[in-house]
Amino acid sequence: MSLNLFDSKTQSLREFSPIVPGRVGLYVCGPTVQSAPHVGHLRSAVAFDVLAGWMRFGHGLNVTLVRNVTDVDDKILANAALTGVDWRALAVSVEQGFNDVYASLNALADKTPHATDHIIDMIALVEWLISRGHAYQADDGSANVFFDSASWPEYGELTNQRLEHMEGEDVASHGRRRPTDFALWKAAKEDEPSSAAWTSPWGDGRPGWHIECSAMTRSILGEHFDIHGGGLDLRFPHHENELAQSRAAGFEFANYWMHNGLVTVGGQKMSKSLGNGVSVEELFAQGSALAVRYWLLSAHYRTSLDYSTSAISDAVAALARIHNFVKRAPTDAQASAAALPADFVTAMNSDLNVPAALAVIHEHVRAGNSLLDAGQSAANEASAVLAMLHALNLLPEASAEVDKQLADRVESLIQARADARAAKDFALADQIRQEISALGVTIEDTATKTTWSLNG
RNA sequence: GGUGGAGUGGCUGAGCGGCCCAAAGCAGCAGCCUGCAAAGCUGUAAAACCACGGGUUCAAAUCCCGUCUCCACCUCCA
Repeated sequence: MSLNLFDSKTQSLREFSPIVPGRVGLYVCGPTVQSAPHVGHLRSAVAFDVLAGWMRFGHGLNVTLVRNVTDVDDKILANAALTGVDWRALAVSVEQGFNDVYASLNALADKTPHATDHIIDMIALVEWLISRGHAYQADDGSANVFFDSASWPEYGELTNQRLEHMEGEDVASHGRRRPTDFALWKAAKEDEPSSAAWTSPWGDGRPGWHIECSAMTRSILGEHFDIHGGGLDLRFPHHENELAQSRAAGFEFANYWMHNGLVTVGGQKMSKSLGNGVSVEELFAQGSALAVRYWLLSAHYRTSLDYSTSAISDAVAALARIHNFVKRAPTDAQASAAALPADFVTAMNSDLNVPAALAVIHEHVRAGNSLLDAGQSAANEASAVLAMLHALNLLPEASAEVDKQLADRVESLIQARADARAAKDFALADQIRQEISALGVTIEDTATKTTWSLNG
């Protein structure tokens, strides 16, 4: 069954067909490593991880997921200067923070190219654009180089806009000819460290943001690749500009464009400039990384997702229900695509309708629980649920190592409580229950035995 | 001004012409289990008049027209 994806360039649902059969090149715009990640970054990462994962597991495609790292930019330099650290050190440490979070969410990319490793590619691309008549060095004699938006008649094709309706920059700024012309190369500034400037034919400086992605997609995926993704807020100007300069350079560029919806707080976009970002620490304090992933998947990737503490706790409860079933109905089966229910496959192939796919999981969980309650085998349901969780990268983690001493202590307390209960000394049993609780452990009584687990 | 998106039960959120008197989850309620709880499991109510007003159709939450409200992008942003 074919995979249909919403292409945001043509604004239509299109059947996905890779350029090279069996292989997919997927490029997603990653973070500018200027400060710690917020929830919006997570959503984008998870959305495209689901896409890549589904292409692999559901369709057997060999996917290369590329997520770039913008590791030199105005804000990185500014933030570094503010705290008195070397901008490169800041970039490295922030990036590490991103990687830790991506890893905990099961949303790592296959390749993570860094802008600073591709400066030569960018310079070459800018030279090429100048030679083709699509770019020019600034009229004010600086090292700035701009893309000539008027030289490319298709400019605006991605977002369906016309040049004359765009607001653009101030006309006269930095030697550009038109407000809509954008920087390909930015002249080094007096107050910036020399380490942030590279030699170029136009003078020392650094690349503009947009050219980075054009150069890196070309370097890693080639001039014609399958899918370009990113957050909805990057459509314009970033992706529009990438598309224009790449096409003007003669590349075919991306076959499909995909944009994930934004995360909002109280209906308003979460963003750095509004300062309403929810930090990862704040988020992870409310639920496990997997629960956060579940929450991020609870709305379709193209719609906006509103953050609230109750939304997270809903996700915690919903995921726990699924995981409880997995615990309750253990199966030796390996997650296999063959075990995926047809409804699940249909949902995923319909532009990654993950909310509907999650509903299928819950239906099977309920059916499986009913079978178990009736004393029957739920092996089929269990293997289906396992496969679906695998498809969404939501499988429960192997339980963490528990301190031996603590384990012994808890076990002996549970035994003592069992003895007390057997002797009908419920006052003592309740007291022991409180002791166990004080150790940060939750116990659960079932018909035959008492199980326990660490809180949180 | 330009370009897009959204408005579905208490909340979240699918559905986008008939399978919808609308999936799924959360919350609520009831039952099972329990010494009592918690946790777990099962079941389930409510007028969901599908933003509002028209229209097309044998058939509309779904298509068309109009209106209202909200959001995003056009400056850095996932």
